[in-house]
Amino acid sequence: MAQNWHTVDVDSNLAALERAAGLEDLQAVIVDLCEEYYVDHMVYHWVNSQGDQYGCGTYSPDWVARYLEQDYLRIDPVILGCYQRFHPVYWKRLDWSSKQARVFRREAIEHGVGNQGFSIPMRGPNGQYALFTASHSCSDDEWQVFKNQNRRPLILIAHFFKQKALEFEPERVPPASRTLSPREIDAMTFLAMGFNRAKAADTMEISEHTLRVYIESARFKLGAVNTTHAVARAMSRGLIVV
Amino acid sequence: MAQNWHTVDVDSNLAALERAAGLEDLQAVIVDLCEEYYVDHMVYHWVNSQGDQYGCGTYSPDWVARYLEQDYLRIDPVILGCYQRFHPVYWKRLDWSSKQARVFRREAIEHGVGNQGFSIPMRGPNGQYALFTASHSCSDDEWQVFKNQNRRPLILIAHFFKQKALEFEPERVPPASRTLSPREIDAMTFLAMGFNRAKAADTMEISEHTLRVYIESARFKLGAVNTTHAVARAMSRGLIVV
DNA sequence: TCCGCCCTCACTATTTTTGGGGAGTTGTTT
DNA sequence: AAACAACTCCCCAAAAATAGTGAGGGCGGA
Repeated sequence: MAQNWHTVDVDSNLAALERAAGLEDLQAVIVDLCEEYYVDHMVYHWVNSQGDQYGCGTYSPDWVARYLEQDYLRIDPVILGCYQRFHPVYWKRLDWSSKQARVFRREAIEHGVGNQGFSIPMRGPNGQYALFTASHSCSDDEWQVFKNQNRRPLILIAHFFKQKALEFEPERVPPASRTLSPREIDAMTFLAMGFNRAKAADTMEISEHTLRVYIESARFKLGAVNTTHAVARAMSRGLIVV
Repeated sequence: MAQNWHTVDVDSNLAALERAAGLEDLQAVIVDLCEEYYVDHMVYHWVNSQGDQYGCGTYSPDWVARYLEQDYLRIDPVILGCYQRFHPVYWKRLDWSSKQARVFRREAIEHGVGNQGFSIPMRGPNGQYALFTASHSCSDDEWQVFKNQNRRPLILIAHFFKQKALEFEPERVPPASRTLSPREIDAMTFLAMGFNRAKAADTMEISEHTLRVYIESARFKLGAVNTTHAVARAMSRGLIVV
């Protein structure tokens, strides 16, 4: 029997999101969204490159526990597939061919995750990575209809969700950044581009000695112990764009 | 006199975007959007980790030429400010205090860019970075009204624009974007933290020789010419977080 | 089964970077 | 006027990174 997908007022969804004042509220919003959009599950899943993760959604606690315990982050085709993508992804299109992936999929379905899914990848400045996912149990055709009907609102919801969720996520160290001088920025930039000092000095049309002064003063300002460290700090503070 | 902001049907905007079949179409769409939303300019600006950039929008050719020629990418407070942010940004909130920034701002305004702006940062899997900007010349209060009225649709448009624009952007050599192995990631991370090879090897409890193998293979995978370059690339691709 | 990737360890010689010094000019800010 | 920051140049010795090789075991996919 064909699924009767709802058409929903996105603005009211977004308003609900904006009202959220804590993680519990987000959880409530996501439960409501599931009902409104008539899907089995929605999940917001945030991962940083250290492998720390945080989630919020309607998957069963069993599945979440199993996922964490088994470190499925490393094999989940949704995570891996979205990691290199810009676009929202229908699970059908992902690579489920590996043995690991097939095992994972079977287990996920057993835990009620659903055989169909739609995940929107989002990214932050320092490699942070979040997914907003809707999943459901239905036929390909039905899911196709869902897709056509709800893709746009879901993308919008996903991005508002990300922004809201950020307010509640563990705060990053605020960059207590003293600025670098223009020449120091140039120097750091060229080094980050892989130039050695000779080439960077040549490019900047100064002597290598002078370049070294910039590198050292930048290193000092950034509290870095060597060039690589200085470049890394300059990058993570957004002082240079490479 | 108070600005009379339009209220626009986002779906028709998105439909126009989806119909776009080339860069010229995107340009046409962006011109239409300006008219519909009653703002002076809209711009889509894309930057990759090499510093290559690509833009599409309504700024005057003079300003674009000047921007490129002067390499304003490196000092534009909008670029720098958005680079570390998750959220859309009102230009007023950025740091315009440096002399460079003030000069830049004055020049931008002279070129008709406008004194108010709203930029939505977006990111791709490998450190790609795009901005969708609306700018205008008006009072703070008027811009505040614009913001409240059009923030949501603009965010949605921005993300659809990004996706559409990707189809037409000069396809960058996906630099063998293979991922690093866990040990390689560890190695890159410790180096980015300022450890020298001896200390990093010690921390990883392997010999320095082995560590060197990781560094070299990471460097190779990342297409980097030296350690600093490799760390910079690993960071800008979000492979490591420091 | 074989191939490729990951992990581990080793040697030698050369090039590059770093850590100490010091010195002079131009600006802006106080 | 004096202080400060930025920009430019120089020397030397020690430490670190790189380039070119090499080897063997394990694990998973084609």
